[in-house]
Amino acid sequence: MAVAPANRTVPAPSTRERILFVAADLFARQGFHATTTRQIADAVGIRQPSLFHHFSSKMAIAEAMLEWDLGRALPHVRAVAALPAPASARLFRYLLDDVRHLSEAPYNLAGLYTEEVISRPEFLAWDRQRNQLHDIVEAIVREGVATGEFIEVNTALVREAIGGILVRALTVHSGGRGGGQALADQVARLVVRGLLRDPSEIDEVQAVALALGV
Amino acid sequence: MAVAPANRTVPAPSTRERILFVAADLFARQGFHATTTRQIADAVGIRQPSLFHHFSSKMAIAEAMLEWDLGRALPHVRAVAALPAPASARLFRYLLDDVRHLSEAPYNLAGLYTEEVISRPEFLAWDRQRNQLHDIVEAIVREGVATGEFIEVNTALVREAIGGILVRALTVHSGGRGGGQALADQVARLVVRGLLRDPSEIDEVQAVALALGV
DNA sequence: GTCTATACAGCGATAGAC
DNA sequence: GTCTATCGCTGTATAGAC
Repeated sequence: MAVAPANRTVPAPSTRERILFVAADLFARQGFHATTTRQIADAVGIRQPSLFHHFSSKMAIAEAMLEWDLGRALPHVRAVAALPAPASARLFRYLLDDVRHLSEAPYNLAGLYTEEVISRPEFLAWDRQRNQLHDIVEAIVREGVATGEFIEVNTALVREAIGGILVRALTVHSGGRGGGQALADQVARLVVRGLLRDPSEIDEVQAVALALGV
Repeated sequence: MAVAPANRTVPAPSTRERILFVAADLFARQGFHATTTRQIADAVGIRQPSLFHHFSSKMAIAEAMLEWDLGRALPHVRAVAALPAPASARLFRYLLDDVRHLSEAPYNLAGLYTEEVISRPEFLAWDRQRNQLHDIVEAIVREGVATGEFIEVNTALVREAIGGILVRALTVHSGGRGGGQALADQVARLVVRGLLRDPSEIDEVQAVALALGV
């Protein structure tokens, strides 16, 4: 925004960004391990060794994506969780922002948040960050159960269910080709309404969530 | 039951069954592609080439699991979907039976129902079967929306959400070490209650679902 | 049915010219 | 910054003895 170029076309993405874009797509469709550096290079239009001028290893490509996502999502969810608002509104707002952030991202990150990737020792640091995020979400759910906003549920199950829904929704609806806001609304309403003791309050919860200043 | 052995200990599992058991566990924890035939053989206690006496390839191991699951689940969901009962009860019953079937299975199948595996060309036949199953589930949801039992929802999103919840729930809660029935109850109640226009009917829906003769 | 030995393809990554 | 050439390793799978 500050020093944007005068012409209205976006600048051509750098090779580094094109690598991230096509690699994310391949990771999401084939998985990290089944995707080869040759496939990535072919999709970019360069030779396989040229990749290593931009990234020191295949894992470094994945790490750049994880950093882009978690570096933003984790501080954000911490801020949302700490707001003085009902648990239902905070959960709604988290879901709304996270789905929108992911679905409008330049990269499709669905391929990295799977056991086969995140559970590997090399990714331990990222797994910990993701777990922290899920801990915070589960804590919001637990608070909602304690206050009576939510029904009595197995919060560990809800935590996993939310993770599963996000990954599946993103796998199908990837890569920021519009509709991210609508998807985010639908996911947040479906999940929070399912937890509410009185589901008729969902519209009010949504209004409160949208009014939260984060 | 019919011709059970007299002694009360179960017969020692064959090497073939032990391969399926440990391979499923590794697939679920590491993913299919990240799991090597050497790891499977080590866990079984045999040498890597000995695997190929029991299965002609690594993929054949995965196929045996998929056949075990889909060969049973697909006919079952067809039968449930065709019952003369409300959509809510049929969806409840499907979820109940599927989660219980999966969570009490000798193998943890969560590692195979991911894009990275099921979307590969070699698994096309299985992907089609899984899609048929999801088509049937989505049709039940659509019927529930049409009759007014369920709220207006994006049925494609619900279809993916259900798939995501099942995979995550199974990844964590694997391998039939008890609690399968409780998990199945919780998943079915959570999902169906979230869809019901009047969630206070959930207990009645559950009762009807349990009474269905399949 | 399991073993040792090994074939052979494909992988990530490096070296060094341009 | 991209290329050609190639290395070293790991992966699945086969051959054939026991």
